Amino acid sequence: MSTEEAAVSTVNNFLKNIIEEDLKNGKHGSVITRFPPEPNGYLHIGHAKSICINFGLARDFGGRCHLRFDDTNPAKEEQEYIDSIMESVKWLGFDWGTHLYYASDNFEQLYQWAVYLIEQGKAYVDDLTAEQIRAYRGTLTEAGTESPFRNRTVAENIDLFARMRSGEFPDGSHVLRAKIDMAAPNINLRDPVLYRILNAPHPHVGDAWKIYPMYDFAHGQTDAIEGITHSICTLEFESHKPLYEWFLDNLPIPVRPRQYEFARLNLTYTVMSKRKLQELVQKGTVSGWDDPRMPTLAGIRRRGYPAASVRTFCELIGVGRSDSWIDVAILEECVRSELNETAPRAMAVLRPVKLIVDNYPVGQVEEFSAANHPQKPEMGSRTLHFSREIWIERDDFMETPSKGFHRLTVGGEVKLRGGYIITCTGVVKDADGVIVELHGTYDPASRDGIHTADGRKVKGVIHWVAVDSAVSAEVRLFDRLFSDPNPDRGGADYSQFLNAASVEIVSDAQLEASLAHSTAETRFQFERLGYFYQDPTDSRQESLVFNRIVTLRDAWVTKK
RNA sequence: AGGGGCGUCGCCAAGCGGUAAGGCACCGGAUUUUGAUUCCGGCAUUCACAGGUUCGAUCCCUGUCGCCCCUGCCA
Repeated sequence: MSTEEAAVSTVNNFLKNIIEEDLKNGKHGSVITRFPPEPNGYLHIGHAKSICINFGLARDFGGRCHLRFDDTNPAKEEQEYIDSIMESVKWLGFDWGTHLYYASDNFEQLYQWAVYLIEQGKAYVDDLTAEQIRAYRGTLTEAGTESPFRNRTVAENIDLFARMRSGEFPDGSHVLRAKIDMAAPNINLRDPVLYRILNAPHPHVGDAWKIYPMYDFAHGQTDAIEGITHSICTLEFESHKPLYEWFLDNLPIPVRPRQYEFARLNLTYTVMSKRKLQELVQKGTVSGWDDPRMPTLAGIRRRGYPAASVRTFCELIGVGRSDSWIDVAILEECVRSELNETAPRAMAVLRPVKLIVDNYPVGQVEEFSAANHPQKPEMGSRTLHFSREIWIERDDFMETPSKGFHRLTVGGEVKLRGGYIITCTGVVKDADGVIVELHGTYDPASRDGIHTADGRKVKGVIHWVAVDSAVSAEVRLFDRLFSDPNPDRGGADYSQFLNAASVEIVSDAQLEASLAHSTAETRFQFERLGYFYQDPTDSRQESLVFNRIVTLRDAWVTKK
């Protein structure tokens, strides 16, 4: 399981207060929560919030958290999703130990409870079509009407339900419904469907069943079976709570899990619904569920976000009940602060232009030692090569500098990070006026600081890579998938807000030699550019591919 | 009057009758061989609005306004 330690949280929220109270007054001896995904898609950052809440609460109060697949609808569920979900939860740093469960493991018990309800006269088999059931349900402001099949005898219901189970009827021909109240103001209580016929193989229980319980009939009871004390879900399930409790009240179940709801995570510049994410995948807008631009945990992981930064984010945003939109910038800030501490520094030139140091001896190579982290000597150092020709960033030179620009200009000087101070002496352009190379001279006495021989202080420091030992690589510069902060807003077609520049492939970046044999899992800070991570699926020793995780903050860009 | 929920700084969010925490963002300034990091300082006389109770209300009551969820044989 994961080796990462999720730290105990110290921030307060209403769920903690409830649990603290329940523990203090003896309502519960310990806390048991659960994370109950349906395996019908990949987990996303919104699920991370739920995972952190559920596993976090269990951790903070010395209880436990179950991983439970809410697999009651085989029409949408697949083993691929089950696998990916377990992967993602583990990656996030949480451990369910031996407590892996499937709602489908309880199908026999659930069936018996359904029979019990029938025997009590509290459930009946309905022959109405789906459309008829909808029409009979009424509207938000008008009561529904009772099904003509509502008053079948217990014996008839038992018989019909057994035959539904045995596969005697086609899909959609019958359902089992609870007999509650067709006039209930809460529509969920208007004789909700308990079971439907589905002749579909199930990823976990195979073809054992022809009928499957609905979420409402499975969730609370499964919570009870597992001994869940606090069943935490998102706000949209709040109107289901009376039903959740109705089943617990009307079935011979001794324990009482309690449902609590919190506001789901909304993040700016992305979409979060499984349907939309699936659409992005199916339409080929992104390369897959794990496309590094996706808000899925698989995508975030592939992009290079450290799991710890996602946990920090979930901790930081808190838990409440009001609809909220969190700015992705906060997530990005969590990533930066984690990586600033942990990422070794290196140099890479994304858009190289050659700088020839005319007064440096042809063929000479020097080796400089450079710290892997400016504030952490314990992270060691690596060797940099310097020679007559070096690559520098095209953006770090301006022929006619804008106000405040303090990098290279003709006649100006700049410090090469970890190297010499360089003075630019000339520009060579091709017929189209495009700069093909720069010329300059170096000051041999300037290795140790940013002060020139005559005591002046050089303002600009730029990154560079020696041409001879440089390693060429592909670098993928990812940006936000959408250009609008709320691509979902107003039911508009979110695809119109896709950011056309959400990925830029730089095919010939030049990296410092030390990166050639770097560990694939290491996240680097390419100085002055951002944090980068070898793409886990496409990068090869002989053809490196780096993903940009996130840029560095840039006060210069912000100011401009 | 269908039912349920929510409204505290630009974005989140503590607070639970005793006189507005914190984070992010933003604005200053210092340090810095990353225009990074770090560090200091600033940033709600006010808690959707209007009444009421109280010595005292963001917290209690009433009303108004705004937003979200619910009419799947999805979860």
